[in-house]
Amino acid sequence: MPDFDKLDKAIHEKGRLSIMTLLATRMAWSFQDLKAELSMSDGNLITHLRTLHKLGLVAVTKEIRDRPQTSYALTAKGRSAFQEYLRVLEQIVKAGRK
Amino acid sequence: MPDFDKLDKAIHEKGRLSIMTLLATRMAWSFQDLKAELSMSDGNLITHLRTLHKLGLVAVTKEIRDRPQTSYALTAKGRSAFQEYLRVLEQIVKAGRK
DNA sequence: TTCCAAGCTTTGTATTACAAAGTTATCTTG
DNA sequence: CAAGATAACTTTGTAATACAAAGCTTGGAA
Repeated sequence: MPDFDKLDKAIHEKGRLSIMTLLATRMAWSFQDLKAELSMSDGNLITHLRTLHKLGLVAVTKEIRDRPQTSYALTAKGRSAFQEYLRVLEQIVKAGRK
Repeated sequence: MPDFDKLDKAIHEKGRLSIMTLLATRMAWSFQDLKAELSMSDGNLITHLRTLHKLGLVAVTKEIRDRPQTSYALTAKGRSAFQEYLRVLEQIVKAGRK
């Protein structure tokens, strides 16, 4: 049976799960790109990002190029936590396809 | 990108996700077996089961053999909803493993 | 200086997971 | 038959939290 206890609650929530997935596919995403891709409100998006940041899963880079721009990327910890999470998803898929 | 909108909220919650996964592996589960396997409180477990039942994803069978015993199983609708859900999980795993 | 957009905070609402304790009904044991 | 005991619920209460909407702040462009 899948190891449901290892389903990291911080990652499992739909909003943050989509953020984490996006961040896993590219080096870095700007706030605006995330917002456009996920069509979330500013407040909701930044709250999720802050949650992930506080847990050490996401790194924040503020730079000023043209307009000010904040970028988000997975940390090493975030990357491995997400891989761990994906391992549970795989177990679930395997079990559920039987 | 994965189709996050199709992540059925009723199924995605951790408690119900584990229930659905168990139900997918066997024809039927008794209340007691679910409870033992998932170590949930009576109240919590039955609430989740009722939620799934109200949505038409889970069928309930009450029978009296020895002790009274209630059994739970996926409906056809539940089975296909779950497979649909798993399809999204697969997309996520695929995207996240890149 | 005035405007605008990016990023962030605040406020409010509504949902909901979960535990714990109480209830009912059926079956077993003295 | 009375007295547990156990299954399956229901009720109650609490704490967490997702999300939207609107306001604030700062830096660059016109």
